[in-house]
This record gives sequence, C-alpha cells and structure tokens, in this order.
Amino acid sequence: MLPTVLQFDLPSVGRILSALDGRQTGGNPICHEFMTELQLSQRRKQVLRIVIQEYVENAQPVGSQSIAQKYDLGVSAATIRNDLAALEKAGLLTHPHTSAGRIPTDGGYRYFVANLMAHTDLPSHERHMIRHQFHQARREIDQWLRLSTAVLAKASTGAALATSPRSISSRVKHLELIGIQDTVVLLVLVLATGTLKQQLITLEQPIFQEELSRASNQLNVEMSGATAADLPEKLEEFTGFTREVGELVLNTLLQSEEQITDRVYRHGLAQVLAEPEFTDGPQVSRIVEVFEQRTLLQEVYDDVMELSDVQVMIAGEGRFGDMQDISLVLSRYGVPDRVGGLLGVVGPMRMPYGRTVGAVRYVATLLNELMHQLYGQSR
Amino acid sequence: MLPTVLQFDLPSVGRILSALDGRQTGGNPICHEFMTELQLSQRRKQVLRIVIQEYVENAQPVGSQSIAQKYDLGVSAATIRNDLAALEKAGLLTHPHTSAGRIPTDGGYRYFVANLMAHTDLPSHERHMIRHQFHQARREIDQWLRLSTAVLAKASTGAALATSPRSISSRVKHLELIGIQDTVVLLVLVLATGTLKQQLITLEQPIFQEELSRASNQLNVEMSGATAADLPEKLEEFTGFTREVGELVLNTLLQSEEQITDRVYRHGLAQVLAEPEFTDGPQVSRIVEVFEQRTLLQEVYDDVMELSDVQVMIAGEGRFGDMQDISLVLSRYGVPDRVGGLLGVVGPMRMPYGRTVGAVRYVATLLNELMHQLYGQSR
DNA sequence: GATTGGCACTCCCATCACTATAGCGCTAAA
DNA sequence: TTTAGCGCTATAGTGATGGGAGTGCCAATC
Repeated sequence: MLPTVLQFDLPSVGRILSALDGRQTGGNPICHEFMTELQLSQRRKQVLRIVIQEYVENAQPVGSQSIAQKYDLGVSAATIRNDLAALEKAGLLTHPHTSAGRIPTDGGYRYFVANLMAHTDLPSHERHMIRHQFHQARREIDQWLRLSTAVLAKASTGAALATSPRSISSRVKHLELIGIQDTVVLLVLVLATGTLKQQLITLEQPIFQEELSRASNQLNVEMSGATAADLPEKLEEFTGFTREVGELVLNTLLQSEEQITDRVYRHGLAQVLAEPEFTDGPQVSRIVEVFEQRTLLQEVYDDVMELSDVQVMIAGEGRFGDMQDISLVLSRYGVPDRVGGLLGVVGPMRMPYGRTVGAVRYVATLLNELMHQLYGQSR
Repeated sequence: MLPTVLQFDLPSVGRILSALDGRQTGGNPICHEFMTELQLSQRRKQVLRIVIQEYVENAQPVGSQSIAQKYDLGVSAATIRNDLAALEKAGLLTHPHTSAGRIPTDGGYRYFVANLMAHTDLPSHERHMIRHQFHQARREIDQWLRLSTAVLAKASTGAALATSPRSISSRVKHLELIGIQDTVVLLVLVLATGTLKQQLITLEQPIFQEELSRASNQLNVEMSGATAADLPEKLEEFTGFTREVGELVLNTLLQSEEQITDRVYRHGLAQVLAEPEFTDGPQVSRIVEVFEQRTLLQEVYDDVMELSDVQVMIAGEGRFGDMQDISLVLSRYGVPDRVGGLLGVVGPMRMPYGRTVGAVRYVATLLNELMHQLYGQSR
C-alpha cells in the first residue's frame, strides 16, 4: 500500500490529512508520512503518542514524571524531559506555562494522525449492532442518515453531522403536475437516482387537471432520461405553460447539482459541549456556530468529495479564527459518479482520532453498501 | 374581550398560560387573570413589573435602592423594600442570599405574563421586512419554515424551532410507482394538502415499468380522495402487488397523522447559549437537550395545537428536572382542520416575554396567511 | 554521545484574612 | 402607611502565603 500524502491550504481550515483508504486494505493499521519529513527516534514517537493519549483521556497537561511512572520506557524521567523538550522544539508540543506539563499542538495532532495513530476499528459486536440497526430501518435515506448521525455521535465524543445525498449529473426520470388549488400546481420531479424534488407553481389563471396531465405527459416523453445539459435544446419545442414547467425543471436540476440544497442532519451537540474545553462562553459559541452553519460544510464539501478516504481536518493557528481548537473527521459516502453526500464528526481538537476515524469509516462504508443496492446500476 | 384563564398540569412542564388571542383584538394590550386571584396593590404590581424588566435586561438581582433611584415611584426605598418583601411572601420573588437583591420566581414570571405584560408587537418596519422576506422566498413550505426559525431567532433572545406541517385527516390525491432498480420501486404519494410522502419498496422479483403503471393507475382510480378511514374497505378489491402497495399507502397515511414524522427546523442555539445563565456546564446540556430532543415537542404538541393563541410555558420547580430555568413560547400555525404545525422559541426563563410573544404571534399569523393561500379550500 | 540524578527556579492554585459594598430586616417615629 | 436609621449578612474582590508539580540546566556516569 502506498502511503498517501495530502496537503491543502484552504482559507477556512488549516490542513487536511488523508487518514487512509481503509476499504481497500481491510483492517490494516493506518500508515502515513507527515508532510515534512520529520525524523524522530522510536522513543520520541512513543513519547509523543503517550502524551497525546494521556491528554486526550484526561484533558490535563502531562509531565515527564507521570509518563516515567505510568509507562515503562526503560529510561528515567530526566530523559523523557529531554525528549519532551525536543518534541516541543519540533513544534509538536507546547506547555501552557513554564512549570506545567506538555500538551499537543495542532501540528502534534497532525503528526499523530498521519504517522502514529493506531488503526482502530469499532469492536465487532458494535459493528454488528450498527449493521443490524441499519437493516431494520426501513429503506429510506432519511432514516439512514438520521441513524448515521446518531450512531456516530454515540461512537465518538463529538457531534455528528451528515448531508442528504446530492445527485451528480441528475437525470430526469419522471415528472408529475398536480393541481392543489385553482391557481396552485405542485411539480413533482423524480430523478433517476430516486431523489424527489418538489416545487410549487402559482398561476395567473386556473388550469384544469386534464391540461396539467397533457402537459406532464408531453414533458415526460421528451425529457425522460435527460440531463441538465440536454434540456435547453429540448425546451425549444415547447411553448406556453409547458415551456415554463420545463424551465423550472431545468432550474431545479442545475440547483441540485450546485448546492447542498437539502437537509443537514445533526446529532449529539449536547455531548460535545460536555467536554471540558467548552466550559467558557466564547468557545461554546464557536463550536455551536461551526455546527449550525452550513457555510463550513459548503466550503469543505468539494475537497472531501474528491477523496474516498476519511479526512481529518485539524484547525490551524491563525487561518480561520472561529475554528480554533476544533477538528473535523469527515468522509464522503454514496455511489461514485451517481450520488454522494458527506458525513462526519465535529469535535474538540483533543479528540480520540483513532476511534472517531474508525467509526466514521464504518458508517460511511455501510452507507455505501446500502446506497449501492439502490443506485448501483440504473434501470 | 373575555380574559382567558388556562391551567394545565402536564407532567413535563409546569403550567401553560395562554398569552391571549391577538388576532381578534388587533393591537390591544394583553390582559389576563392569574390562576389564583392574587390581589396586589397597583404599586406592588408596578414594582414587580420593574423587577422583572430590570432583571430580564441585566440578569442581576435588583434591590430596593436602585428601583427607587431609577424609577420615580413617589415613595422611598424603604417602602419598596416592604413591597418586595410582600411580593416575596406571595411567592413571586426570591433572593439568592440574604443580602442580595430580588429575582423573579417562575411564579413571578407567570403572574407577569398573565397580568402585567405589555403587549409588544414587532415594530412595523420589522414586520414589513419579514413579510417581504416571506414573499420573496419561493413558495415552498421548507423555505418558509427555515425562514420562520431564522426570523424568530433574530427577533427573540432564544433558539427557534418549528415542525413541518402535519396533515389532519390526510386524503390521497395521487400516487405514482417508479422503478429505480430491478427490484427497487419508489412509491410517491401526494396528499390532498400537497404534502409529499415517499417510500422505497424492495421486491422479490423484478417488475416491469408497464406493470407498475398499470398498478398505479388502478390504485389512483380507486384511492383518489380516500382517507385512512376509507382505505381498508377499498383494499379488499386488490390482490398481490397492488394490494401490498395499497397497504403501504394506508400505513403511511396513518403514520403521518400520528407522529411528528417529519423535520424539526431549528435555528439560533448559539445565541441562547451566549446568555449568562448558560455559563456552566449542566445548564448548557439541559437546554441543548431540550432543543435537540423531539420528545418534548411530541409531549406538548397536542396541548399547543388545541389553542390558536401563543402559549407561554414556564418550567416549574420540581415537575420536570431537566426543564429548570427554561421557558417555551409556542404557537400553532396552519389551516384549522387541514394542516398544522408548531413553532416557537426555547429560551431561559429570564426572557423578554413581551417581545418574544409578539414575534411568535406575528410569524405564526404570517404562516397562517401563506398556508391558507395554498390549502384554503381543496380542489 | 546518550542518560541520569540533583537542584534551583517558576508558575499555578488553593487557602486565608481582610475590606468594601449592596442589600435586607427590624424598629421606632412621623 | 410611610419613612429614616441602624445593625446584620453574604458576596466579591484583594493581597499575602505556602505547597506542589514540572521544568531547565549542569555535572557526573555509562
């Protein structure tokens, strides 16, 4: 397996590290290189790993003595002190004040995720339980995504979110015009992927249902199977009301390809707010805003969708003020070139990355399977 | 105008006070009686009003001196001290410790909302702006509700939520069966109200589109206009696949009448968490849970839907531990006997009730209008 | 050259004592 | 019923103090 090295310079979030393509290699441990070829002795890596592990667990700076006591590294506390100093010099650790223990920097976490992180799959009984839940949910994407966020929130310490799937190059499958009121018509558009779009149309004058049916039949014959690219040409044939509807369909198609128009599923904000880093006000509003806003998702969407791996995004120092101390673990899901969405976890930088990555990857894989059954090959 | 007196004893929330039907009386001040006929002198009412007003504004206990200084009541601080003591005896105020100023109790807020609250409409330019935004949004309920929560959050200090409308006694308008994969069929159900329901069906064997069309035509002829009550009888006629689909339709109808199956729109959690009462951890998780959970909405749903007024629900003492210090201002919206949903604000007990009630009422009225245009009379 | 023990130094944090402040409750007089 | 005055009380803020955890550095050791 080739190690993948990825580095983005988004304006919004510090850097993106690929956290490996798990699906191809089965259950192998994650193995990556850090962006800068940082040479660390085996023991120093070990020390870094321990610091992160301890800090993630206890949220408290960890000192040389406690490491020496708790872990048998075969060296004394003084040696570890030297190592810590070296790791600090390398930019992987800091300490909040002179006489405090060390805590990881964002760079430290990145190095950890890229090179040190143990590959943690969810325990098999949990996996089975989750799978079972998914198969029990009726075959509705809405249900699946709700379940996904619930499962992710439970399996991680963060808050989970997911976007409803977006079609890539949508094809019209079927459309229907239904009169609701005298001058109000509902346009129902079914895409080849099974996605439904609806749009209300207000008319100047009443139209009878027969006329609506005629228009929709006509449009169905012409437009079935068409993509947004095909439509403008086909629209030439129509006039009047039929033409208007056709243009509406085109707009809807274009829009559904451009934006995350639909829902964002969210779950588990409460639990992430219980983490000790979110005890003071400003920090809280920061993460809540990240969680509530659609803009962030919009911004990282394309980058995440490009890669089939789980992506770990750790907020850098200056970059994006609001993102301080917040990390994202995201993945795409769906069927390549047909439908896709994004799901993952928002949490504090001090996050059990191994577990979280494992959980996100598993849920994404599961969704991939399920959606493949629906959208695997078109009919 | 008759004053309305309402009192519930929900297991979940303390009490519900109707905050008057504003639509019938135009811009009149709210005027109510408290549940227990508490006789208070005019000045004491005034003092209570001042305490609440000041406390809502500054989140700090207010003492006799500051009242005497800031407001010219024509009496000295000592007199006000006596009044405060009397109001405390009546259970409307407390003080956190011996030598602190007074803060309202939940009972105090209730009395205030029922008897003292000035009726605050939104300023007319805001109303116009909001109305404009609603008319600009394309005629989609999804958009409207999103906008509603955004507007409510902005106009209040709380977090806004809204449920998507639920049909009351749904009628089938139209149904469509669309093959997605060989063995996967999408059932699209349009209700008379224009609500869309979708459901995926997995088959044992492939079915051709012609057969699907035949089945859906057959079902459309029979079931168009039918309610959940009518269906069982009509289903008798069908067999096999057609029958199965029919039963699915029935289930969907029943379900849509029973539960808040659809979305809950939320907006503005960040701003309510910025309020000073939510600085400590447990408080934060309490309100976030109330906000995220569907159960609370489920519980109060029927009570709110019964009345066309805006409802103010102030958490009582023991009742529901989780609700401590949290208030709800809710209203139904929709077209009576056809479609309806719930919208409102979740916030701290220390809330500008006047403004919030005004905002909720205005948005509800606006939604009523808009939805009336769609669902006013059936076709 | 890496490792170790020792030691001085630094900074945090909990504690305590002290003061100022804002407000209350009570009482007696107007 | 209202008012003024007085003593009481709890909190918030301030400064001083000591313990503790951890570092950094140095000289000695393997």
